[in-house]
Amino acid sequence: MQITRASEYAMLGLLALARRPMGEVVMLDVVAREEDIPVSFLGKIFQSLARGKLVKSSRGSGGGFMLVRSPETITALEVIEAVEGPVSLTRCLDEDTGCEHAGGCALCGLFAEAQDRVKEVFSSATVAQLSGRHIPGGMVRQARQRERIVFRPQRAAKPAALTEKNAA
Amino acid sequence: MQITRASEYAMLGLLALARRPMGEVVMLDVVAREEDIPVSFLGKIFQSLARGKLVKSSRGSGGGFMLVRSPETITALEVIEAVEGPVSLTRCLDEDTGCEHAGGCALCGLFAEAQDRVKEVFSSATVAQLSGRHIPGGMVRQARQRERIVFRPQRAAKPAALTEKNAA
DNA sequence: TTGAAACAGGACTATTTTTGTCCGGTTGCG
DNA sequence: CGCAACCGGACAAAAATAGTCCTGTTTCAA
Ligand code: SF4
Ligand code: SF4
Repeated sequence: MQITRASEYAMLGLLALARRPMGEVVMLDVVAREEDIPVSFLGKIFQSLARGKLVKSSRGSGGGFMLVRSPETITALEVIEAVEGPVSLTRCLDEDTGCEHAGGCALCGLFAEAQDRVKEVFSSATVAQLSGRHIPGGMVRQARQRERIVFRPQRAAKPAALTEKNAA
Repeated sequence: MQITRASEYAMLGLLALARRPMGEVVMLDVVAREEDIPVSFLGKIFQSLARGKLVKSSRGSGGGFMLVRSPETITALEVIEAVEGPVSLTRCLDEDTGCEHAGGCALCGLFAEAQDRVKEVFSSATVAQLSGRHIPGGMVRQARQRERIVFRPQRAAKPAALTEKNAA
């Protein structure tokens, strides 16, 4: 599992689409400026999203990108996998590249468990949910001192100990 | 959060120490051969572990490394953090490098949640636990066809859907 | 029909991170 | 003393990330 900027930009880009009327076509350029992302990089990323059927592109003047599915049905995990391909937290289970220890290694099981957990988190968050909580990049620069937006997948019941260092 | 090979090697190295009588001193060389890790790289890694007080080094002939604490008390998270420094799944909250969106970005909360989950997993696994399930590298090559060792932090009650692709 | 507007896609480059290697120094033992 | 081991920093190779750029191709509309 990588979670590189490409994934991040992809999510931000989709949020930009999601906060307009469904079906509206937006140019790359506009999204890029709105979320402060290098436009040519975003171009690449949206190509992946288009291949992943999350977004539809149209060319020519008046062209751009629009959401294909409603934002409620698009999970963060789908977005990430569309951009990064099949994810893996470690090299343990990558089909072919698989380590020769594989069957006998305890770590491999531990890593798989961790990966499953993050997949859980990402697959339980939708673009629509996130869109509701998001303030687009351009505006944020004037609104720094609000507290951090927290995300709780389903009705928050958690150790909290781990999160508190963030609040500090 | 990185989970690079350095972390992996660190864990494997500690497992090598953990499966001997407590307090035994083992040379780098031996550990490296046993788990099939480049010896000079492992040297670097064990330096970090020593700085993190997980392991004690002694020099001179007859020197080597020994566990300082009992393997039951060492969590995977501690090992990873000793090797990689303070971990972060994304660039969102890295003290100084923090993004200017920060306070207004929904993704940041989502990422933090995911990171907390993997910390949970890694902090609930001890070296001792893993040691019990592990077959050192050298032996594995002859024992490939046993099924994968699974790790369940506490008494397994999980979706399982995500894990099944691994079994396939 | 022509031209400009927009994305498609591949090749390319720059930067950063990971994954090591090397070697002189230091410490401890006999 | 002299060897055996780790220490620690500088260095180097390789891989991954983060982009850029340029040549299409499609579409719209004058
Ligand atoms: S954790 Fe174990 S199985 Fe996974 S790549 Fe490392 S040695 Fe192989
Ligand atoms: S996810 Fe949001 S807060 Fe985090 S680095 Fe990206 S833009 Fe900044």
